This record gives sequence, structure tokens and C-alpha cells, in this order.
Amino acid sequence: MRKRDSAETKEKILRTAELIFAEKGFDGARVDDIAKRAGVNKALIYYYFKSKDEILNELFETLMADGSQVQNDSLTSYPDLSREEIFREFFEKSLDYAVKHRSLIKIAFIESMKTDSKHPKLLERCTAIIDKEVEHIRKVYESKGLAFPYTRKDFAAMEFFLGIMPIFNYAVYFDRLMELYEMSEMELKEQFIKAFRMTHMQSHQNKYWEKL
Amino acid sequence: MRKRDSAETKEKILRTAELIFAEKGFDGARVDDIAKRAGVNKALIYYYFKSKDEILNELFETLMADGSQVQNDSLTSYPDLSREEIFREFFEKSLDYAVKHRSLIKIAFIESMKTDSKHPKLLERCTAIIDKEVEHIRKVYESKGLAFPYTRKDFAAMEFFLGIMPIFNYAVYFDRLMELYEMSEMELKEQFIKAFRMTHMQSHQNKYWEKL
Amino acid sequence: MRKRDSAETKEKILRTAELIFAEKGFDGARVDDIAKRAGVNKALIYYYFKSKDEILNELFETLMADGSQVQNDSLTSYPDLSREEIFREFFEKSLDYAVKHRSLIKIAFIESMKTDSKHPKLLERCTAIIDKEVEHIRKVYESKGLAFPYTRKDFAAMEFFLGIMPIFNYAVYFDRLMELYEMSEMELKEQFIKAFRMTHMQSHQNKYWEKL
Amino acid sequence: MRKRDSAETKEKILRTAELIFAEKGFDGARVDDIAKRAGVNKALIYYYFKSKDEILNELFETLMADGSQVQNDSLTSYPDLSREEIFREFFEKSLDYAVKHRSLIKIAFIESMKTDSKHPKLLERCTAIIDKEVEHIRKVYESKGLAFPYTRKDFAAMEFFLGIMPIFNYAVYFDRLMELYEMSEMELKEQFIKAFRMTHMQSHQNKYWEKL
DNA sequence: AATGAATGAGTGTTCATTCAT
DNA sequence: AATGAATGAACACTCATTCAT
Repeated sequence: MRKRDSAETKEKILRTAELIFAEKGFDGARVDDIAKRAGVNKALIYYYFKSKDEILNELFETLMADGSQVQNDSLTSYPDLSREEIFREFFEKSLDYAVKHRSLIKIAFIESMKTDSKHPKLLERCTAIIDKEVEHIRKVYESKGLAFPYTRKDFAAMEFFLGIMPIFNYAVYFDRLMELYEMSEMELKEQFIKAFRMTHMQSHQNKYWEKL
Repeated sequence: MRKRDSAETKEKILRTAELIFAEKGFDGARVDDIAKRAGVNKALIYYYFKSKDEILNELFETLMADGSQVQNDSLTSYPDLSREEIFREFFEKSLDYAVKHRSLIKIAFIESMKTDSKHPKLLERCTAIIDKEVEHIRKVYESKGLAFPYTRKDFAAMEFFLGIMPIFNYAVYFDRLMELYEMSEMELKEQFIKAFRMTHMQSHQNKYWEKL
Repeated sequence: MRKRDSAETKEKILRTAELIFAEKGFDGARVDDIAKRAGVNKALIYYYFKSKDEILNELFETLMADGSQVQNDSLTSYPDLSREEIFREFFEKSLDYAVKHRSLIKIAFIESMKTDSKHPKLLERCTAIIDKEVEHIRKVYESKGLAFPYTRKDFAAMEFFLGIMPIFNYAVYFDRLMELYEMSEMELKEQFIKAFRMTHMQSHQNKYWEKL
Repeated sequence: MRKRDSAETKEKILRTAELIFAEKGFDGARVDDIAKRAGVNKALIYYYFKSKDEILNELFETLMADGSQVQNDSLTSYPDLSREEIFREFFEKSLDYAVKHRSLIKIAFIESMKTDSKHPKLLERCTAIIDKEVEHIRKVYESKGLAFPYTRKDFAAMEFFLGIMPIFNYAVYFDRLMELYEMSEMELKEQFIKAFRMTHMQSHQNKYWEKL
């Protein structure tokens, strides 16, 4: 038994759990396996975490915290940029965030899909993002003295299925697609950005801003 | 003990399993629960299926078979339609198929996301669909005596993340989104189709066909 | 479903059960397997037999009945033979009987070995045989006006371990030994008889009859 | 929860399993019962052993190891003894070994009798013992410049059915016979040795060595 | 902080047996 | 006489979790 730093050990457990949850899903993952692969005693996991569930919760918390930060950073920190530039900024930050946390996003995605889900955080986050975006656009309209001609529903499908979800899907299938299509990280990223620009971003210009 | 028709009982088990798998995920689902909810004795499940795994396999088999059929029907049965019409036909058929089988697609989706997945069928199917589409377009080029200027890679991101995946995501989050945004089935469907047309379908015209 | 004669079907079940019990032991045998291999419906077995146990009981009953008969035949039917001849007669009859019923003897043997045995019939039979033999010898002594100088105990080890058991062991390992030593049925039988004569039979002459 | 020594607990499980296997046979034994009688939690059994099968294997391994040792000890460690003395030495050591391990021998015996046996170790061991004995005798012949007039087959029946098997049978029915004939351990042992000397040992002198 | 041992409540699966026809 | 379907009670084995040190 090597004496590690306490925080280091806890981090090691979290990182290992993240990997194994992504490999097998939360229900398919075994605490034994996490312990074995993290190189720690199983009981030690219960010294740091109350339960298997709590490992997941802690993982999700940082994921969510980081996510919020990306959104706040992007939409508030660049007052000089045009709205198109802000949007691109947000998109690329989100993309990086998603790829970086792809294991966790995979887990969150899986959990969010279950009808009985105890962890619908991903969905909540998505609607929160969309609401914030809608709010943002509404304000632009209002700042120009124009009536806002849309409702939440008008954005739902477009933003959810063709805005946010593609980014999450990108993160989730990132590794597998590189392998399947023999593409480098760079290639895949470029192709995805190109496709996203041609579709979702294009639509933003055509639609929401057309009357501005 | 009531004596049901054999096929009926087996079907009942399959339908119940489908629901519970979609609710809890395959690993989270309990054979006991399936039995209880299907109103059959647990041992009877093992009379019809060799194992829990085999229930899933059988479910996937019909899902895949139905999926292939949709694709074949759409792309081959309408020789008189224009390519845009064929594409729309295929899209709408796919949408209906996805919604109809949304429980199963949810399960397949979840399983396909796991890094260690034993059931990457969904992914295999996606790449197969894309390959078929690429092939289709290539033939159109050739039939006009033109060189085909693209490779598989050029379609990968666009078709996968902004073509097929949105449809699967739509199926998966169908019920939840209706609830969240208080939309009817019709409303959601229309919104999705509108969004899809403005993005993915639009891109088809702009890009792949531009040189024709 | 072929309509067989009722007795024929029952016999088929018994013969198949005998084989499978010998292969896997009673506890290791599955009623399903008996049904499958006998080519009958599993429920039909319960039409003819009250339970798996009863199949065994019925098998044992005929085994025991046949066994008694061998003994009675040998020891009573040849009034003209010398005692050595009678003994040889009994031995050879027993040998044939044991080989013929070797599957069943295997089963009975196995069951008799278990400390908790519910079927110690083989043991009971052995002691009965020994007792009968002792009685027989005692009568010879008495008929000659001699005192019988032995007790049951004096015969126990010799008759049990070096008289009866070798015959049962012979039956049980008959097939396996032929295979292991590449001997024909005849060869093995001859070797066994020779060995048995040189040991157990020899002892009879040396010992029990010496004072006669 | 009392905390025992690890080796002690494992040993307790092994000893209890041995008893219960001997009582009910391997297939008839229940892991639940082993746990209950050993006074340990059922899951603890699986902490020490991979499966019920592995318990049996581990039991057999020590049985076989001990068995080999007896044989090697007897046949090699007494260079000063005559061959008759060596043989007696081996016989008595074997007898003690068999009685000491009678539970395990019972189990091995049962398993070896099944036609489909997964554990024919007992048989393998028997033939190995016989082969070693034959080899031993052959060497004596050769050392005297005499041709060895026998083959393996000539020993098979005698040694197997009237040499080794009686010893195993003795172990297996030891307790039951003491009870049935109301004999003490000593009495039974003496009777058995006497019978064995009068038969098998006698035969050795008459036969194999006669030409020496 | 760390560990090997221990546990209760499951968890998928099997099996002898019975029912309805 | 015969069968496919159905069942309850086990069964071997697993797993998250806790204890004692």
C-alpha cells in the first residue's frame, strides 16, 4: 500500500469510475472493477464516497459546473463581438468542452435516455441552454424596439435536435467515428464544424435574425 | 393458470421487456420485473428465451430487420420520383419508423454508446445507411458522365451527426420533449421536420448536388 | 407423437433414466434430458411415475428382485453339486447378473456411498447375502454334528470387501477398464475370474472349510 | 461479525464442504448448506472459491497430493526392507491414508463411477499405482537377469479389483460397517487386514514371485 | 488513510412438477 | 395416452456495502 495524497487518491477513483461507467454504463459497472483498476482497496472507495451513486453524482456535478461556466463565459465575456461571432465562440467552446468531457457526457447521455431516469440532468441542461439562448435573442429584439415574434416552442426542435444534440453526439461518438472512418481528430473536427455551419448556423441567419 | 396462445405470450414478454429495458437500461432491468409486469411466471421467460441477453437480441433483430426494410422500400420502390422526393420519402418513412420503435431505439442507442459495447448494431446500421447514400449519389454523378468529387469522409460528419443522429435523437426524446415543451405529437413532428428541412435537407441541395 | 404401446413407453423411460442416472448420478440427471432422450414428452414421465424418485425406486425394485432370484436359484436349485461347485455357480451367476445390470448397480452403488443415503439398498443386500452365506455354512457344520466356530463378524470383512464388493466393482468399472487396458469383454472376465479364484475362493477353502 | 483468520475460515469451508459432499454427493450438496453449517456467510464462500466446482477441485488436489506422497514414501524410503515388508508397509500406509481421507475418497469414488464423469481422478490414480507396481516387479525380475513374463493386462484385474479397490471400499464403508456389524475401529481393521493378507497378499507370493 | 474479511439482499437461471387440453 | 405451456421453490452466484483492525 503506497501512501498517496488524499486528494490524489480520490481523484484517481473518480477518473477510473468515469472510464468504467463510460465503458459499461453505470449499472453495468462494478465497484470491484473500479477499485481494481484504480489500484485501491474497495473499502477505500466507501471511505471517500457514500455510495456508488455518489461517485456518479460527484462526477456529474463537476461536469455541470464546467458546463455552466462555458456558457456564461461565452455569452457574457465578449461584449465587443458581433452576435455571429459570439455564437461561434460559444459553439467552439462547447465543442471543446464536450470532447474533453466525452466520457462523462456519454454517461450523462445514457442516463438521460432512460425513461425512468434518475439523472435527467443532461436534458435539464439542454433546455436551460435553449431558454438562455431564446432569452438572449429576445433581448436583442427588444433592444431594437421590435416585438419578439417567437415562442419557446419555435426553437425547441431546431435548437435541441440540430443544435445541442449534434454536439453531444459528436462527443459521444468521437472516438468510434475516427476509427470507423479512419479520420484524425483534426479531420473529424473540421468536417463536423463545416457540417454544423452549413446547417444549424446557417439556419440561425436565415431564420431568427431575418427580420432584424 | 390460464392457458394463452404461445406466440401471444412470447410477444407479451418481448413487449414488456422492451418497455422495461427502455425505462432502466438493459443492465438496470430485472427479469423479475419483466415477469411481474408481463403477468407471467419468471420461469416461463426462460421457457421462451435462453437468457436475458437473448431477449435483447431478439428485440434487436426485428428492429434491424424492420430498419433495413424501410431503407430498401424507400430507395428502390419509387422510380418515378425525383431525387429530392425520394429523399423526403426516405426521411419521413425513417421518422415514422424511429418514432414507432422509439423504445427499442432508445435501448440500442444506449448500448451503442458504451465504449465496451456488445451491441454496436446502431452504429453499424448508421454507417451502412450512409454508405448506401453515398453510393446512390455517386451513381447519379456517374450516370451523368461526371467524376464523383467526394470521398466517404466528406459525408461522415454531415450525414451522421446532422442527418441520421437527429432522427434517432428525435425518437429517443420524443415523449420527454413533448412533455417539457407542452407540445402535441403533431406540433413536435412539424417543428422537427421544419428544422430538418432548413438544415440537413438544405445542405444536400447546396452541397452534394451543386455541381450537377 | 407416435402412439406406442403403453408398457413399451414406460419401459423406454425406465431404460433411458437408467442410462442417464448412470452417466450423471441421480442428482445430476435432469428429467428434461430423460424425456428428450427417450423421445417422450416430459409430462408423460409424470403420467407414468409419481416423481423422479419413483423412477429410481422402480428401477431399484427390479434390480433387487432379480438379485434375490439369482441368489435363490444358485443356492437352492442344484442339490447335486458339491459346495465348491455351488459356490462357483453362484459366483458366476452373480457376475453375469452384475454385468448385465451394471448401469443400475452403478447408481445403487453411488447412492449407497452417500453418508445421508436414502437408498442404502445395496448395503442391505450385501449384508443379507453374507448372512445367508454364513447361515448356509453354519448348516453344513451342524449337519456334520460340528459346532460352528465363527460369528458374523468373522465373515464381515472377508465377504464384504473381498467377496461381494469386487463383483460390484467389476460391474461398475467394467467398461472403463476394458477401455483403459484395451481388453476384450472375455479377457477381462477371465482375468477377473482367475484373480477372484486365487484370492477369495481360495480363502474359502483354506479357512471356513478347513475344519470340516 | 467476528473476524477470523483467513486461512482458518477457508479451511473451515473446505472441511464442511467435504462433509456435506460426502453426505449428499456433489450434485446433491447445497452451497447454502455448506455456508450455514460452516457458520459463514454464503458470499464468503465465493470470496474464497470461484465456484462450487472449485471447492471440489481444491479438495481433490490435496487428496491426490497426499496420495502420491504415501506411494512415494512407501516404495522408496525403505531400502533395507524385503519386498514383502515393503508391500506391507505400503498397504498399511495406504489403509491409514484411505481411512483418514474417507470422506474425500467417498466423493472421488462417487464421481469416478459416473459414466460421464468430470472427475475420473480416482481411476487415473489407480492405474498409475498399478503401473508403478508392475514396473517395480519388472525391475526385480530384470535385476535377477530374468525375463519378465507378464504384461500390464495380467495385473489389471487382480490389482484393481482385489488390491486397490478393496482398500477404497474399506474407507468408504468404514463407518457403516462398524455400525452394521457392531465392530470397533480396531476390530474392523484387523479383520480387513487378515482378509486382505489371506487373499491379495497371498496371491502376490503365489503368483508374481513364484518364478523368482 | 487503508485493507482483508464479511454480509444481506438480490439476480439470472434451473428444475421437478403440474395444468389444461 | 400425450403434449405444450405454466409454475413455485430452489439454486449457484453477484454485488454494493460495512466491519474490524
